[in-house]
Amino acid sequence: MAVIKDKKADIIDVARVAKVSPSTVSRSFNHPELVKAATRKKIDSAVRKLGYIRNRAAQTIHGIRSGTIGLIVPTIDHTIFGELIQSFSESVEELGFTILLASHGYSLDREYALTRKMLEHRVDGIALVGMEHADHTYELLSQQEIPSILLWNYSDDAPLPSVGSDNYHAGYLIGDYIGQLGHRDIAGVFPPLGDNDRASQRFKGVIDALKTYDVEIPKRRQLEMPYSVGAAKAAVSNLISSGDRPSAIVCGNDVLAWGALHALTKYRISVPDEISVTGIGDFSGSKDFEPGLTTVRIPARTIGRKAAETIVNLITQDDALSDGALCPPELIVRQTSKKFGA
Amino acid sequence: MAVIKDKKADIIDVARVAKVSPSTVSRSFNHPELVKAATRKKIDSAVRKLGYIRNRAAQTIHGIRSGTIGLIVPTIDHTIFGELIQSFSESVEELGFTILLASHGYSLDREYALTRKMLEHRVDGIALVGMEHADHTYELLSQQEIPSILLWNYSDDAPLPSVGSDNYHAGYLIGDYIGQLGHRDIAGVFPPLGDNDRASQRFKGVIDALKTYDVEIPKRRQLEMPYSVGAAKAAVSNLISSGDRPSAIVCGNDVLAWGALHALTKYRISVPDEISVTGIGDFSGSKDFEPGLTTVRIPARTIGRKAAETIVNLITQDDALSDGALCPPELIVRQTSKKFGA
DNA sequence: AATAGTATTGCAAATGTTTTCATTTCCTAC
DNA sequence: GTAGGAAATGAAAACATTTGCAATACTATT
Repeated sequence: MAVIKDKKADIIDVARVAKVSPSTVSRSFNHPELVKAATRKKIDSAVRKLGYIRNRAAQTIHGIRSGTIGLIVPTIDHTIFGELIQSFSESVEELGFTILLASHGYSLDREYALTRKMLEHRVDGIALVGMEHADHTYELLSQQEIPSILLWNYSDDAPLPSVGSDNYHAGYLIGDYIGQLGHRDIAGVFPPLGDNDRASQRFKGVIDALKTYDVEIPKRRQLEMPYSVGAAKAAVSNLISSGDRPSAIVCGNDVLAWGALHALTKYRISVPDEISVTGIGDFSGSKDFEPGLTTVRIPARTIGRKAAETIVNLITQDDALSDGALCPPELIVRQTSKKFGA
Repeated sequence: MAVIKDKKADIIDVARVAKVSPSTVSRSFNHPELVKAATRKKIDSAVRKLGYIRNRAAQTIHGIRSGTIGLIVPTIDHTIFGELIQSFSESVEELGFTILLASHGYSLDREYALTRKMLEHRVDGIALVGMEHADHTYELLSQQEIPSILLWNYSDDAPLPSVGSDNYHAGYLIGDYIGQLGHRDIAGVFPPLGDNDRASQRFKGVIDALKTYDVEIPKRRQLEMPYSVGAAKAAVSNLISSGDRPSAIVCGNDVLAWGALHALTKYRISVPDEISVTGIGDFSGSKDFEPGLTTVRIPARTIGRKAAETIVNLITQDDALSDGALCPPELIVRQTSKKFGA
């Protein structure tokens, strides 16, 4: 057998081996119904023999879709986005696309640069997390007329179709619940509010809801800190050891709540008997925490799936004009919260 | 101003507006030192005016690198891979590449299909997680002569360069430590061992180490279960409520250990006074658990970074023949473990 | 056996770049 | 003022495909 097999096979090599023209080979891939079964057989076997792999780059310059969707996220390793990315990517794959992934570490400038890069790769669509993006970025997207969506938050007056929850609502749900339980001495543990719209909207929701019960969170009890179990644990430890004991601690997300819970365990403060604790997100693990965490479920998997469907629709049916989809948050009461004084 | 601006601009449009030839435009991008500053200026302004974005697909068919690296993982939303993916992606971006991401849900057949897909996209390199892959996949990779590496585990006799820890070693570290503490009644909580080589190697390490202390884990105490806090919590709850109380519980990873810890909290069993618990992984959060989890640190961030460097080297220096890199695991003793009987 | 009609196939142009080679332009030193 | 060389540019071929159109090969019908 001839062992000379150097450059990777292209469609012309396949054509030669199958004794047909390159056009026919191409057709047998893209419009198989147009080529005779026998011919297809010959081609298939040539393909196998040569180990030929189609070149999507070459297809793409014909205006054919690249089959990729750009997903740009703030960060990957937070529990919070893992589920979202996973379900988005799963659904997108099912629909025949592959994800081009990049993270910008909460920098809107990096996000813009990454968006450009995705565009260079001729992705068929782009998904961004949250509503807050550089004007630059929005302009770029609209100017290039590329299907794009906003992920995670929903708002009907967003510049792009959005799929997600209403974070203000999520915060409001918790605030209202805590207010209703009769708590008046409350501490808030939130990620840096300036950094991202999700957190600040949640916080605002909490504040507004509590206001209806005439309750405020004093400034000294508004703890802003990096997103991590350790940071939250430290902050709550500080609070407690300073002798300031609220009756409830409202956290901006479940990870922070876990930190708070660990801090209270350390100080042997009973939850929920002495202090109630709540999170937002309902990350995997929160249900099985001991005690189970009261939180607001943000349906990450649903969001990921719906978002995938939405953007693929936008891509494949160029008439489709989507408004996005609202995936409502839901209060989940477990064991870390109880009526004040009860 | 002329508002007729229909099809997206290409390099020829730019050339026309800048009143130079397309070749010059191309050069001004790829070899700027070859074109006069003044000309570059004209071109830049034409680019801006037209909102031109380079087309990497068109470059790629010239044998130029696509600037993408395929990353194929079992799943994204496990804490375990989040950190890895994040640091790999960060490093890869820094080096000028973008990640094409796909997950196969622990199916080696899907993994093969995804590998093919990546190849169609003409990624410059491919990274797979773990050592266990379909023969198909290995053949494909070697036949296509594409730079590829194995991520997460290290082994010097792997079919491809690998970057990661030695999971057997990690398990051994824990087994030896527990043996040394004098524990003899031990339960093991591991993910399904058939599914992935990481878990089974860790388990083997534990067993072998314990053997040197003449300790065995009886079959009924070898708990195999899905990777989740909930499953581990349930399994350990079962164990405890059945009246069977080991003096130590060795878990295959930190997530399972968290579950075990929650179960013990539920039963008000004191850790480490009554039962010691260990994990493997040292995920973010384990340090700040209350009490802090004794575990073996698998340096995910280091692995991600080194892996990125390794594959980029393989891609950019076609002479480079890498062996990969060993990132040794490290025993981290915290508060969930103590000497038996002490 | 000829004809119309349809199913297959091939040819060649087109896609958006890069690159080699040739040509033109610009300096500088004589 | 010009020759020699370097610097800058352009023309055209190449890359791996797809596709519109034309040509050919079948099939069924008469």
